[in-house]
Amino acid sequence: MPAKPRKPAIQSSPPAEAATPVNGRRRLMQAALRVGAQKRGLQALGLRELAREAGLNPNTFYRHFDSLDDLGLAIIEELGRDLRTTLRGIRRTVSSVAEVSPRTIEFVFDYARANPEGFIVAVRELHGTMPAVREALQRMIADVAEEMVEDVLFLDAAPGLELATLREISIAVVQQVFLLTLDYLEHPERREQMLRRTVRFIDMLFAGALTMQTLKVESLADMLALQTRPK
Amino acid sequence: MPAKPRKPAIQSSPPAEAATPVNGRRRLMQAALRVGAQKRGLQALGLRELAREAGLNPNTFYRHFDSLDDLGLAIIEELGRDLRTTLRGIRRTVSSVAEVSPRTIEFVFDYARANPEGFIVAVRELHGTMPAVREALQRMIADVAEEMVEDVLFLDAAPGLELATLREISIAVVQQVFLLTLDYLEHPERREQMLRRTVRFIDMLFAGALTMQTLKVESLADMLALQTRPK
DNA sequence: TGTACATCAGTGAACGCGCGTTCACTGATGTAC
DNA sequence: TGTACATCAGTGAACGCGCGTTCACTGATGTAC
Repeated sequence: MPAKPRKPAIQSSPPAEAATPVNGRRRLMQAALRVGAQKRGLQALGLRELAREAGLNPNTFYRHFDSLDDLGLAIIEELGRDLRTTLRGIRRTVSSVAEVSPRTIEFVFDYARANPEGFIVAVRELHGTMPAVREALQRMIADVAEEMVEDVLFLDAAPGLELATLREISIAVVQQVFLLTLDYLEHPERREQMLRRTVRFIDMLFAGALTMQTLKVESLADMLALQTRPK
Repeated sequence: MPAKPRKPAIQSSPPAEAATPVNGRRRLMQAALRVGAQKRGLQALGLRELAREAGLNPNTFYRHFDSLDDLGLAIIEELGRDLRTTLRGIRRTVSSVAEVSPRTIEFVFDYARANPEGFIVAVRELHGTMPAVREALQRMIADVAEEMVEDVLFLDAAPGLELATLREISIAVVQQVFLLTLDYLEHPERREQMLRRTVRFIDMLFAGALTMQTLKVESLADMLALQTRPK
């Protein structure tokens, strides 16, 4: 007898059992977020594990994604889109100079608290092994930083600071805050302290940039030299 | 006939074929570093893949490690030990205030260039999924930061700066530099620029901390208020 | 110096399992005429 | 308003493969007396 021609028997599927057809794509992405945040990280996910978690047949995956990399990228892109949309909605509610950096930080922290799984996964993937995902995240950070630049300019919160310097600082700040998010989520008892320290950290950066620019020095050593013998 | 009692036939092993018995443990760790840096990251390694890469029988793994987590931790601990040993050897070669932050940075960058695989893996794992590994890395960062604190104090590079503030800044700096290492390794053409920017970034932090302390202000807003109407 | 024994890093074969992927199929929804 | 057809998200069964792990074994090295 030759190889049997894999003709499956008649299938009597249950009559519309799962009342919610919601959209398998969504469910797969949510499952990936759940598993990715609590265990493995995006890159080490299993397709069958995901389907199990989402309550779907393993191969339904292929209806929506080409590969696990594809899914990973989709998740990060959605996260970036959501974050920027929310950010745009909140912006320009800052009204005073004193508020600008606390607000930027609080915004990111609050958003992280509202979407912890997304953030945990995103922070991990920033230094992860999927190049496309890393690029998407770096773009996201750059975008948020650019909005921070605009806010600072709008409020004249760092008067006279060179645009290039402002840009550099903003990227460093947004990235730092983004990474701190992980600790923030993991240690609720330290949240208040973290917020205070981070605000101070950012203020120091701006204060230093402004001071160095005002004194026309290029380094800390120059600045100190200037102070001990003020010419 | 009952289940056959798995008695393997006589094995005639080749006569001392692999001239180098070097130490399987080492070879496994090196293989893990290689694979972990170039592909998957520590946590997603396969035991068989590792053995293949190391040129060993799969189950030799169990002679040296209990689990893949165990191996991961061993790698990170070794890396930390090496880094600190090297650091201790180089320290106090800084002789002037102007050099202190460039030296700290250059040291880490150079070490990364000498041991790229270790660094790539370590940076990834700082936000990875293995708690014990993350803790080991955080300890390593804290230790390097503490040495930076001592250098700064020894050279009086930030005169009068409160110890607590100095500590905070040092940890932030070491962590930032540690993470930048990845970009540094990945983009050789940007190395010079990265070095300059990072030095400037650190100088700004110190300059800001000192300025705010001198002016006795707690925030950037207070500092700016002081300047526009200097009392 | 010899000899007996223990320890240790390594091996090859085999196990059962879960994985990614493909196939042929179903039933619901949209679309053309 | 009907009817025919195409598209699409989903299913169950099956494939072959690589994985982690265990077993019984080997040969070299160290150790006691």
